[in-house]
Amino acid sequence: MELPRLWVPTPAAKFEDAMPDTKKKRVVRSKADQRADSIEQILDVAEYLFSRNGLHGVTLRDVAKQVGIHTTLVHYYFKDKQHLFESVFARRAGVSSAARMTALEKYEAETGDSPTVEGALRAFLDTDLDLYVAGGENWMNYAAFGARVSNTPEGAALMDVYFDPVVLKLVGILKRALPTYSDEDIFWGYHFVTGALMNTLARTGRIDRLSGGLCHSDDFTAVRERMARFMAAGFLSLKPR
Amino acid sequence: MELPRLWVPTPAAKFEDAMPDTKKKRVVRSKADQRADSIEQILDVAEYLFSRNGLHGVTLRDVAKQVGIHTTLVHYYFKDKQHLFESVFARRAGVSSAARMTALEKYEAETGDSPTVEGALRAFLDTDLDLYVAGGENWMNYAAFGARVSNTPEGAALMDVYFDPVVLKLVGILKRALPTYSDEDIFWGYHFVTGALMNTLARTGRIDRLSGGLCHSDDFTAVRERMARFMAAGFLSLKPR
DNA sequence: ATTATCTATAGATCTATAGATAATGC
DNA sequence: ATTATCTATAGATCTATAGATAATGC
Repeated sequence: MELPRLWVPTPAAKFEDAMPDTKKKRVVRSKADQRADSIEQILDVAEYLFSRNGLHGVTLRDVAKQVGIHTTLVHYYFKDKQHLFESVFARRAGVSSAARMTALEKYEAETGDSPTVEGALRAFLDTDLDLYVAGGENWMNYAAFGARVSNTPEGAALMDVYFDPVVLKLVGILKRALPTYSDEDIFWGYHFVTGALMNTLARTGRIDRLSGGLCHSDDFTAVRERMARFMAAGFLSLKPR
Repeated sequence: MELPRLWVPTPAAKFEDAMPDTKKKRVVRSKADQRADSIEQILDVAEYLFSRNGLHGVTLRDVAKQVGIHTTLVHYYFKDKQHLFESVFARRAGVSSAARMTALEKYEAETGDSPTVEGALRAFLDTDLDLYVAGGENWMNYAAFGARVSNTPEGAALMDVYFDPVVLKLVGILKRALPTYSDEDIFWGYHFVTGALMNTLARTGRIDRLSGGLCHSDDFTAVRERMARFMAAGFLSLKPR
């Protein structure tokens, strides 16, 4: 079976939650560069802090202090806290959504009427996991941020906006792979898949402690090796009796 | 196959996120009763509010106001916010953990050397899901609270304390059911299972909207019908090659 | 002239404690 | 006498805005 692969995974890096490095630049160039620098550093730091403490657990002063700018500058660029939060979400959610949509469309074009559950799940899951592996610390911070957000009522509403199209694309392919299934079975199966994915992205370190150090929250490669296969078998087990 | 069933599920109730009713009592009886009443109402309201807004998104004033008491009374009974938060977690986490431990031990006693993956997962998952179905609104609020907590770094540490023993018991049985498997495969499989469970307990309403109303976040019975089977098949698919 | 950044500050909360009050307990 | 509850309040933040300053842009 030909499996789609958008991203070639780089050698497994070692990721820990890490505060973005803000000491580097601050070298003044053009205004446009200054603007872009400030915005990016604010987003990076906010992403990290929100991922660990949630919307209400972060103050704009925390963000500004870590970036090394004054609080009011955060307002200048992002209006208020809620807008900053949504900007953090939007920045990478769009990339993740688009990458997976492309992978699913490619898979669809290649397999036509006879997709497999595992193939569709690989296009959906592996493509996303590869993004984090290739993206380094900042993307790993976004992963934890997004996972945390997804388990909240307001967060789930944000997910709707950014991820409904790609999820419904996946669901469409799964329906073709499982033509005898009810829509409910497909949706509940997806519900299990996304839960497992979010638990992976959250990287709480729990599996590390639970397994006595055998498994590592950061080891998305280990997850990638097992997840699509595991979930595909789960879907097949729901076969209507 | 005989599957363990600790709790007889009551007819599927319709659950929505609901603020605990605090208008009822406040009828004074003994001091001990007054104390118990206040503590319980504070915990119920805090559970609901924390589940929707997180630790930092709730003020003690919010809690006190909803209960209809003065803020200082929350301090009187719970010292500070952190202690209140942990008390909310502890109250039902202990019940959930004990119920599942009992179910797993019973299953172990019945099946001895030849447990099945699905049987073990039913003792672990269905027992928990039944608690929420039988427990009504307050338990449903705890479900969302716990799921939200589980995706945070501090929350995951709380999970360690309350749930490590029962999870390790499950893992032990799974190892006997899958003697050729590596420990890593078992732990990663559990990682997927708990992610799917947490996504269920979170009840964000996302699956409702995504499915166009076909599925309901509150419908733990629908999840119960599919989850153990789905996850068992997933485990079996990881068979060492 | 424009815009990135900072100073100063209003106004609103929030947490937590000390001490007073009003009930029940014996 | 004990304890459940409230009043008053200190002290610390936090958000957000108005207006000043200091750079780049043309």
